[in-house]
Amino acid sequence: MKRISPSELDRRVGELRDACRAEGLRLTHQRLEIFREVARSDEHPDADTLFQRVREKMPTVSHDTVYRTLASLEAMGLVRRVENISGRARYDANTEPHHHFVCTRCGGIADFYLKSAPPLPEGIDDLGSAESLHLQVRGICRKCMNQQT
Amino acid sequence: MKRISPSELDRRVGELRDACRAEGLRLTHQRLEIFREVARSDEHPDADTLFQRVREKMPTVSHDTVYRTLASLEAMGLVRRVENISGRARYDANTEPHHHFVCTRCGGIADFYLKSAPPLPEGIDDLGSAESLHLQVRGICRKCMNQQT
DNA sequence: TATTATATAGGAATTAATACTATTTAGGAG
DNA sequence: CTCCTAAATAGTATTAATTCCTATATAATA
Repeated sequence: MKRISPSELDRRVGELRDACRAEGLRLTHQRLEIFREVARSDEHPDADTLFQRVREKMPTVSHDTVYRTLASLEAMGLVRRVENISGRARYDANTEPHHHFVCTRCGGIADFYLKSAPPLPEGIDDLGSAESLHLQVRGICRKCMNQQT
Repeated sequence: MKRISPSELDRRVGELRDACRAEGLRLTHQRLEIFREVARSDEHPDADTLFQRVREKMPTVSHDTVYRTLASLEAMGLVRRVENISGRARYDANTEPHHHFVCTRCGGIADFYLKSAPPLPEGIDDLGSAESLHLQVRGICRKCMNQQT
């Protein structure tokens, strides 16, 4: 898990500010805190984790707000929902094109980057118009490998 | 959506038979019917769709049985759970290595194949030991493109 | 055919996520 | 700075997907 640098975090918060203005959405404390909490690390937290953490600073924040806010952040393209194998959706504030290594033991998600997009078969256009490409590598992460019983 | 050929379906059912024997699991009517229903097409149905369809033949089958059976089929490697963006898990009885085109409008899932696995960055080993690779292309499928308002 | 451990049916419980509504508040106008 | 108003929130209720529980049924072996 990597803490995002303060300057990068500021940049991301600036994007939130701009996007809200562009969309005519209010920059509420809740929106700001929830976004900061997703954007402050690369750990891809789930909604409940975010709820718990934001609650420490804003004890009255509700589940509804967390979910609603994440949905609006996703609509603005500031956050990506990472579909995971089981259970809860997780969120990613890294807007660079990247992919995920998912640990099947602990559920941890790590980012990685490809030099170039993988070549798709010609027939792909027959299926429809492709918009995005999501690559997930599953396995056992370093940490779990070292903790093996 | 493609109907699987009778011979291929028979082959798949044979695999179920063998796998159950190998694992010491009983080949119940429920298991057989649920598996046949997943394996009979490439439409990647969700658990409730399977429940409805199996119910037509076996009016007393329960949700629990469908979910439990799908989990055991998955554990035996006869079925793969396809993680989807939102909502329900979907199931895939195609055991060939392949990938998915997911329509973001209708939720349809189509299989496609790569000639060779996409090259992963060298750094991937630092993250952990990779076991499987899942590529998902998202976009609008042919059918939805043609139905556009 | 009898035996027995596994699997099932049916319903209850859990969990993630969404909906509802009275109240609050961000942000612009004056 | 204060007022105003539409948008957002808190708190709660509800829905939807999945899992859990237990008495009964049954596949597979003897």
